[in-house]
Amino acid sequence: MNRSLTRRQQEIYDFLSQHGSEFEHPPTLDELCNALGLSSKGSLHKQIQALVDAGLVEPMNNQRRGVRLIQEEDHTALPVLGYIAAGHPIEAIEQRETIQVPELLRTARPCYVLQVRGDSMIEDGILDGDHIVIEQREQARNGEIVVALIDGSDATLKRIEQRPGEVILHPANSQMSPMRFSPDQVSIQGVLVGQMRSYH
Amino acid sequence: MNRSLTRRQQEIYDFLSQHGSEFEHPPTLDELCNALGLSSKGSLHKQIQALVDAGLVEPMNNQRRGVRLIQEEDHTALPVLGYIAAGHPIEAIEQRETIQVPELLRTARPCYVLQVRGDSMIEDGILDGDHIVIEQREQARNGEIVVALIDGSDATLKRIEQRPGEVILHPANSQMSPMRFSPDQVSIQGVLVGQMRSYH
DNA sequence: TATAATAGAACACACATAGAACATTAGGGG
DNA sequence: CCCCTAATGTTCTATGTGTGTTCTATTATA
Repeated sequence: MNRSLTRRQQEIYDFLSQHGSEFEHPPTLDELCNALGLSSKGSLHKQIQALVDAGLVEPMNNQRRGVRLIQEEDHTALPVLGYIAAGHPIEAIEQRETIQVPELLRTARPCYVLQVRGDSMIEDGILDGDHIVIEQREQARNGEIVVALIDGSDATLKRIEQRPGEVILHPANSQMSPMRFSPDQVSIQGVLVGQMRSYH
Repeated sequence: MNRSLTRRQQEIYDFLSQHGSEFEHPPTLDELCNALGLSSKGSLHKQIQALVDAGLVEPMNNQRRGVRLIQEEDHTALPVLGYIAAGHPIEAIEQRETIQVPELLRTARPCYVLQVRGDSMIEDGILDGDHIVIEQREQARNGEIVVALIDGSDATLKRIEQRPGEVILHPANSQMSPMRFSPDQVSIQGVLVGQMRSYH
C-alpha cells in the first residue's frame, strides 16, 4: 500500500486524473491503451495493478467496470461559493472552487466559504476581501454573526438579534443602521465560524 | 548518517531543492548530469550516494524512479511560536505547536504563526486572539505590517514607516500614538502575510 | 600526499512493452 | 435454463532498453 510509483505509473495516474472524466464510462483497459498509445492491455494491466496496490485505483476483481480512481476527499478543503456583499444576492463563482481551511476555523458540521465585499462589518474586524467560513445551519443564537437571506433574494452578513415578532440585523459600521424585519422575511443560511485574510 | 557534506555535495543538494520541482518527474542521473553540466553519471552517482548517506535523499536501491529528496513534514502546517503583545517579548509556547495554514495565507519563503494579544492593530481588523502568519525576513517596505524587535527585547506588531534616520511604528488604534526609534533600535523579525480568526 | 571531483566504460537488472492465451462476467437466443 | 458469444480482466512469456551501479583512470585542489 502506498509504495512509491515508477515514472510510468505516475504518468498513467496523472493521465487518469486529468482525462479520466472525459470518458463516458470508466475507461476499460482497451480504451486506455488506445488513449495512451499502447498496444498491449496486458502491459497496462500490470501498471494499473501497481496503482491498485498503491491504493490509488479501485481494484477490479474480474468485474468489468473500467478503471476508476479512488478519490480521496481533501478534508482540509471547503467549497468557495462566491461573494457576499450586504444587500445583494450571493454572487456565485463560475466554476466550483475550493480553498484550504484549517481545522481551527471550522466545525464538524458542513461549512462553506464566502468572500466579503464591502465594509458593513468592519468594526468587527471583517474587511473587504476577507474569506469567511460559514457553518451551514438554519438557527442562530443572538449575538452570532450570520449569513441571512432577506425576502428570499438578498444575502447579507450581520450580527443577529432575534426578538419576539422581529429580527434585527446589526452591521458593525457606525455609518450604517440596524435593520429590522419580521421573522418570516429572514432565513438564516449559516453562522460565521472563521475568517481569513491574505496580505499579498 | 548526517555526516558533513563536501562543497560539491552541498551544491547538488541546493540544486535539487531549488530546481527539483522543475522536472516533470524525479530526475534520473542522466537528466541531472545534463542539468548540472556533467558528463558522467558515474561521478554524480557517487555524490548522490553521499546525500543518501546523509539522510537527505531517498535511497534508490536499484530501483529506477529518479532522485528524490526526503520529504519534509506536512507542508500545510507552520509552527506557532507564541503570543505577541505590543511592548512585550514574544511569549513562547511551552511545547512546539503547529497549525494548518492555507496556501493563500502564506508565501514561498519561511513563515511562522503568532497569536495576537491586545488591540493595537484593531482598526486594521486584527483583533485580540487572532492568529497571524509572518513571513520571516529582515527588510520591509514602508506601509507593511511587521513584527519588530525594539532594543533587542520587546516585540510588537505595527505598520512600519522607515525614514532617513528614524523608524516610525504606527499602531492601528486611535487611542495609541506612533512610536519613533532610531534605525539601530529596531530589527525586523518578519512581515505580516496572513491572518486567521476563529469564532468558536 | 591525500582528498575531492570528474570522465568514461562496462555491467546487471528493473521496467516497460507486445503479444498470446486464458478466465470471468454479462447478455441474448434457443 | 443452458449455451454461445462478445467484452473485458488476468496471467504468462519474451524482448529491448533505460537506469542505477561499480570500476578505473585522470585531473584539480589544498
